[in-house]
Amino acid sequence: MARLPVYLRALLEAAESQTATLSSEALADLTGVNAAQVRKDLSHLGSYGTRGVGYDVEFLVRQISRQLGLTQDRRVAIVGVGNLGQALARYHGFPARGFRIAAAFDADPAKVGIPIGETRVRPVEELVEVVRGEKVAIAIITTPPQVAQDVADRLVSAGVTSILNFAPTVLRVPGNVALRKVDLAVELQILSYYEQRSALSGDALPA
Amino acid sequence: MARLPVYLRALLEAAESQTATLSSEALADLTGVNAAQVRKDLSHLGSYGTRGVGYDVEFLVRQISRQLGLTQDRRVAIVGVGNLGQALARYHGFPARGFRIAAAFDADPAKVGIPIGETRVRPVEELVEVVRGEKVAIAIITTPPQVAQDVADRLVSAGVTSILNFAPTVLRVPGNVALRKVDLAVELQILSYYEQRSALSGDALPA
DNA sequence: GCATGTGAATAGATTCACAGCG
DNA sequence: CGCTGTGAATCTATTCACATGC
Repeated sequence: MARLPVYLRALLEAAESQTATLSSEALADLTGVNAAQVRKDLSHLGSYGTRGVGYDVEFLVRQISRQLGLTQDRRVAIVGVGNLGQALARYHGFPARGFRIAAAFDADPAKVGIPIGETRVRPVEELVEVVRGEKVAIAIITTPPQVAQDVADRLVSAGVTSILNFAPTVLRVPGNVALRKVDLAVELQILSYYEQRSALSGDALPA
Repeated sequence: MARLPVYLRALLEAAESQTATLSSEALADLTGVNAAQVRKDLSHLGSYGTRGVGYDVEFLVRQISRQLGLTQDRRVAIVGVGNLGQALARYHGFPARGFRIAAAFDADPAKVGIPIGETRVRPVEELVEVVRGEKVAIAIITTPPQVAQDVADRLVSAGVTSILNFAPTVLRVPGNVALRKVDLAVELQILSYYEQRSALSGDALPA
């Protein structure tokens, strides 16, 4: 399921280069996934391929977009406008894929007022009110870890049902709230682990 | 294995609050993992727990740090000093965990010279030479997707053996190079999928 | 004939449950 | 008695292999 966005990206690129149809094997090549996997994943959406031919690119783009809920623009809030928060707020990939930064918050008065897209940074005290008013459903947390749980609680109470957490801490949310996390230091630590291993044993990656 | 850094973080926090020993259940609580999982993971490092008592925090910190290769500072290069690249270059979590930004590169002459920690942004033409000279083993790619594969190839030829890719494209690297990717738009799309689902069916998360 | 769709086979990860040690 | 360490059981994900349909 986490692969659907990757297929979508490959399909959009194929569409740009006038490719009308793609086989599971071609898609597998483009996305670095096993061909059988591609077929199984796509068959989950329904039987949208044609035997002997492959998948219709445009049609499949529409099906995956629908499945991912990308047919409507999504309103996103960012809490914590430090280095990372600002970078994400300005990340072109978000609006390009239908994610609109509808609100941004920071606890630091010096940050309040900084322009972010069509809006400005608000004091974090207004979080619940604004998030509720703007009908934000998805929030990104880029605060220091100490306050991340408190922010998450407030977001949930304001009606947010999906959270992307960049703060290096484990968040607790109710079962009806979707939570994903990205821990940048953890990613490097995992790479460091491979470095360590290849430094010891004979420089080969396990698998 | 991807959980070791999470345990480490929890253990370091515990150490700060003078906790000398932790049971697998306590660690499980702190990290949101099943207690049996914790025990199995830790037993993989060797038998470092004491039955009836738990795990010695300081000792376990040392063991995990060693396993992750965090006992030595790691030299990291960043390629692509846009919004995200700059934010990562300034991310305090990296030096705090022993990752030193040893070099940064950008293709845009206007970016060359920007100070990054103890160094400055260099033109991307110098990449191979500098990376080799600085003995960088880990690189972060934050370039536009069109040039990411070319950058990866050059990094590999310069001796890099671990890559963290933020560019929204699938990279090919030789089998002896460790590759991890973070796709920010994909993360939001996955959340969008859950939004979509809970909007349709009765607001409950599957699992 | 060629590529999908899918049951069966495999591999991998997670959880259970308890024997064994401190 | 409490908590680890671990075989067995379970669940999930991936891959194989081929019958089916265009």
